[in-house]
Amino acid sequence: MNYPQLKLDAQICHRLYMASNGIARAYRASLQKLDLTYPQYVVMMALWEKDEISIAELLEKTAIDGGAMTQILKKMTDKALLCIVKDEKDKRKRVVKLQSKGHDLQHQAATIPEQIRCKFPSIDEQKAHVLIGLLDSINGDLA
Amino acid sequence: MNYPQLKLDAQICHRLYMASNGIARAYRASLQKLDLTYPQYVVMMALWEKDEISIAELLEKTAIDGGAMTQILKKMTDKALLCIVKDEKDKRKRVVKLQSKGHDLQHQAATIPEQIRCKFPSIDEQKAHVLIGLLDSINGDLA
DNA sequence: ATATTTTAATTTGCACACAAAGTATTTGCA
DNA sequence: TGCAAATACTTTGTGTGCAAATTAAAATAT
Repeated sequence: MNYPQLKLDAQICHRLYMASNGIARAYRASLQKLDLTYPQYVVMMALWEKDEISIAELLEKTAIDGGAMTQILKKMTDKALLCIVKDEKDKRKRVVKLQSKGHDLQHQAATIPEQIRCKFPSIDEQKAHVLIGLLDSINGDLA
Repeated sequence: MNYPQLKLDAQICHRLYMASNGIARAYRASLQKLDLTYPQYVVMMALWEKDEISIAELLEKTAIDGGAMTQILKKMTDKALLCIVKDEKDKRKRVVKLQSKGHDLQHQAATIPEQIRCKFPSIDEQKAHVLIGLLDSINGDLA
């Protein structure tokens, strides 16, 4: 190995890749019970925080890709979790609105964060705090 | 918001999701010059470290999905970066072997880690060390 | 007021991640 | 020896991330 900087072991990105995929996998069992995928869960969390927002605002809060969002919202509409209505003031915009089924799902989802936390015993509250700070730095550099 | 634990802002997973996607995006421009995608780059790094390994060993080192690996190796074979030969001792196994074009690419790839590091000015060496430790903890919990 | 640019969202095509099912081949056990 | 279980890999179908092209409407400029 002439280039030690190319060792897989030296790559933060690869650890992040594994961690991100692994955590998404860790969520899968819990989310399957709610018939949600991980990005769909992210959309739900955004809407539980603030309902009736435009697709643009939803894209900004979730950091989900615009092209993917169209498909994701279509599936969630089919599942009657939400509906999409035209904005009469600006006909380019469309507003995403929770349906009753989407509202109700929040109660079932409330236990998910704790379920996931249990799968990561080595991350205590202090480490979580440090990790959040570091990830915010990375995401800040990306902005 | 009756469930503060469901706030997007409280989710480590969402930060990790954004960071992982963002870093992959940060690599894209550099990798495009080598005609590689990010997972293909990971495969190359694994092979530069140790050539002529079985697909199973490659899967273990890269943490890439098995189903995806078949497709990825097919594309890399088409690009003459590597070839796949049967293992005569165990006919279930197949061995992945770099071709000359794959070997040569290492020289061009050598500058990539530094190119990427420049895009993350807020992550100094000490923070990188801490982050690596935390990600290893997460990945350890997942194992 | 019309033309240009910008914004909001969708569409398309490609590459992956994943689960589940399928195909060989080998191992291990009765 | 023969047969079930394990191993190595491929295939298939769904969901997503992304870039680039497209459509439609609003904002801005001339």
